[in-house]
Amino acid sequence: MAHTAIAEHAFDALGDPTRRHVFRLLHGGERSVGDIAARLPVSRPAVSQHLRVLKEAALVSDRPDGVRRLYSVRRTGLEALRAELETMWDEALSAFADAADDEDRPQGARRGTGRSDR
Amino acid sequence: MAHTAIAEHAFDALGDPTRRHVFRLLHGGERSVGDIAARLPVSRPAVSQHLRVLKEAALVSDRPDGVRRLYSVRRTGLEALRAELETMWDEALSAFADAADDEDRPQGARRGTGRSDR
DNA sequence: CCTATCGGTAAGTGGTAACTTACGGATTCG
DNA sequence: CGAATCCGTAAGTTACCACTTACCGATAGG
Repeated sequence: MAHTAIAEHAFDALGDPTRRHVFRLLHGGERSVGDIAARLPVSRPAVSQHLRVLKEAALVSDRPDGVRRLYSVRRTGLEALRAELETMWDEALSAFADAADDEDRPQGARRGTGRSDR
Repeated sequence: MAHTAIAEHAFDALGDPTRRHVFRLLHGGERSVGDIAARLPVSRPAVSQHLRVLKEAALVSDRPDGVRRLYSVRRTGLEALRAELETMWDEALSAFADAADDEDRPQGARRGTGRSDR
């Protein structure tokens, strides 16, 4: 129900390159804000702001550790994203079937052979 | 090699809500630009611009059909996205293992029970 | 306590990207 | 060969967002 809403937020959140960078840094385990900022070409407050967005998208969670604050990857957002992508994939597949495929098939189209994938 | 680059573009492209809307409309099969625009609260040129971005991200392809132009979902971008997400997932899993999990576990943390997922 | 470290928030700025209208090229049909 | 339909591009405006610096609260340690 609220799944798609989470996925929407996740897509929005990962729409920014810097935010993806921050997110990937957390894949190795939990890190402090300063630690993350030290590995990025942006200031620490910027990282804080990015982390907030990621947190609202249920992509990360945080816990206090003394004077610091440790962030780590959260399952929820990733799962929502994967589910949404799965749906896209399935729907697209049936569409492909209807359209007699095409993709990676040099020949096959009757009407308009002017493919342009760029 | 260039896979991750495609995924980057795909994430950027799907970072916009309107673009996601356009993309999802194509899941049912190929559609013309005007057809898509008619189902969205934006102008037709706007849709054209969005389609261009999606095309550059290898998420859609197009072919001429008389005076119209039919767009459809393309496999490449979706696959790159799924692969990237899979990697994220795997990396995150091992991180979870190291951190003795947490998520969805009300108890378990010794140091700092002040969880804040929001 | 006083000080230092760490991080979130406020306030302000610049760049950009999402949108609009206007125009022009291409294709189809009478 | 007009006339109509469909679409892409150009040009311009506006809103937003990513980033900065400055400030403040919270925690830990001497």
